[in-house]
Amino acid sequence: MPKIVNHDERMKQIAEAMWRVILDKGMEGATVRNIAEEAGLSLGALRHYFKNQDDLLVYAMTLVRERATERIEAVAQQNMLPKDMIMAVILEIVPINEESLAEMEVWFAFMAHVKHRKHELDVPDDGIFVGAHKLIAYLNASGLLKEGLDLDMEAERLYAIIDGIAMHALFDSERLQPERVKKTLRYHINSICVD
Amino acid sequence: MPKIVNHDERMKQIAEAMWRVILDKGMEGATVRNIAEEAGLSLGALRHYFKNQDDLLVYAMTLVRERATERIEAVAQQNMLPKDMIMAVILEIVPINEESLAEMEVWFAFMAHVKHRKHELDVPDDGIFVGAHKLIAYLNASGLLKEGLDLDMEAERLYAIIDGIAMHALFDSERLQPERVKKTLRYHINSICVD
DNA sequence: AATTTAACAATACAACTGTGCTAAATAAAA
DNA sequence: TTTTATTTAGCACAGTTGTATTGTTAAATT
Repeated sequence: MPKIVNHDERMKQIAEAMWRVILDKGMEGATVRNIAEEAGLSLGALRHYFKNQDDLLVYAMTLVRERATERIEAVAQQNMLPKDMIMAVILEIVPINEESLAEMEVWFAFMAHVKHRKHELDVPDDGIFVGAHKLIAYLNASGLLKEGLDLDMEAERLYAIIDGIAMHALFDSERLQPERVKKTLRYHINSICVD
Repeated sequence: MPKIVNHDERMKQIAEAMWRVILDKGMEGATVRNIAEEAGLSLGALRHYFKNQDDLLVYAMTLVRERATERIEAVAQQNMLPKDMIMAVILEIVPINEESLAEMEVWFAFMAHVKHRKHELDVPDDGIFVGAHKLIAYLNASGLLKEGLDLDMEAERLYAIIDGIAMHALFDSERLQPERVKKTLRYHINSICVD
C-alpha cells in the first residue's frame, strides 16, 4: 500500500487539525473545509478518511480522551507519595498549561455541541467520575483520610471540584492561574487528609 | 395591529423563544429563522427588534442572568437560618428542576459559544464568583464557620463545587438527581460549619 | 386631516454548509 | 511493465445561513 504515512496516523493528524480549528475559531468554525485546510488536505482527501462530519467529531473526541488517559496512567505508575500522586493526577485533568488548556477547551466545545445529540452519536465519557472515586479509595487505602468521612460524598465532591476548577480555569484563565489552581486543590486535599 | 404588546415585552418574548430553541436543538439550531418561527414572528419582525444576531445573543444572555439574580435576591431576603439560606441560594443556581435545568443549559451553550469571541461581544458575567465569596463571608459573620479556615480558599472551593455540580447535573442528570445534589451540597456546607 | 413612525412581512442574495461524484495521481503487487 | 488498490483533487449540488432591501399596514403625532 502507498504508505507515506499510514492510515491511522493521517486520521490523528486530521483530528489534531480539528482541535486547532476549534481552538482558533470555536465549534462553529469547525467546518470540514476549515479542517481540511488546516490539515493541508483537500475536501476529497478528508472525506476519504472520514465518511462524514459526525465520524470525525466522535473520533476527535475519543482521541482527546485517550491522550488524557494515557498521560494520567503514566503519572499513576510513577512512584510517589499518595498525596503527591493525587495532585499530579488531578493536574493532568485540570488545565494548567497551553496543551491541557487546549484539550479542555476542545472537550468543552464537544460536550456543549453534542449535548442534544447524545442519542444519535456515540459520545465517549470523560471517565473523571470513576477516576475521582478511585482517588478517594486510594487515599483511604493509604490510611490518609480523616476519620468519619463519607467516601461516596467525598468522591462526588472531588469530582465537582475538579470539573468546577477546570471550567473556571478555562473560562476565566486570567483570574484562575496555575498557581491558584494548585493552591486550591492542595487546600481541598489537605482538608480531607490527616496531617 | 401594532402595540398589542410593548417593545421590551416583545424583546423578552424573542429571547425566551431563543432559549426554547437552544433547549430543543442546541446552539447550532439557534438560527434567526428558527428563533423567529418559535416566537411566531417573521424574519423581518425579529430584525426590527434586534439589528443582528449578536445583539439578540447578548440580550438573551443578559436576560438569563437577570432572571437568576432576581430569584436569588428574592431568596436572600427571606428570613431563614443562615445554613438554610445558603442552601436555598445555591439551589437557585444549581439545576434541580426543569426551569433551572433549562436555564443552565442555555447559559452553558452561550458560554461555550462565545468563548472565543469575548473580546468582540459584551457578554455578561454570571456573578457566581462574587456570590460564593458573599456566602462564605455571610457564614463567617454568622459565626458558623469552623476555626482555622481560609476564607478566600473556601470561597474558591465553593465556587468550584457549585459550578462543578451544576455542570454534572446538566450533563449527567440521570445519575446526579436533585436529591443527590442536595445531599452533596449539604455535606460540603456541614463540613465547613460548626455543628 | 395629513404626515410620520412603529411594527411587521416577503423576498432576494451572497456566502457558506455537508455531501456525493468523477477522475486523476500515486504506490504496491503481479 | 502491467495491473490493481489506495489516495488525492476538484467540482457540482442542494440546502442553510445572516443580512439587506423593499413593501404594507396601522397607530401616533402634528
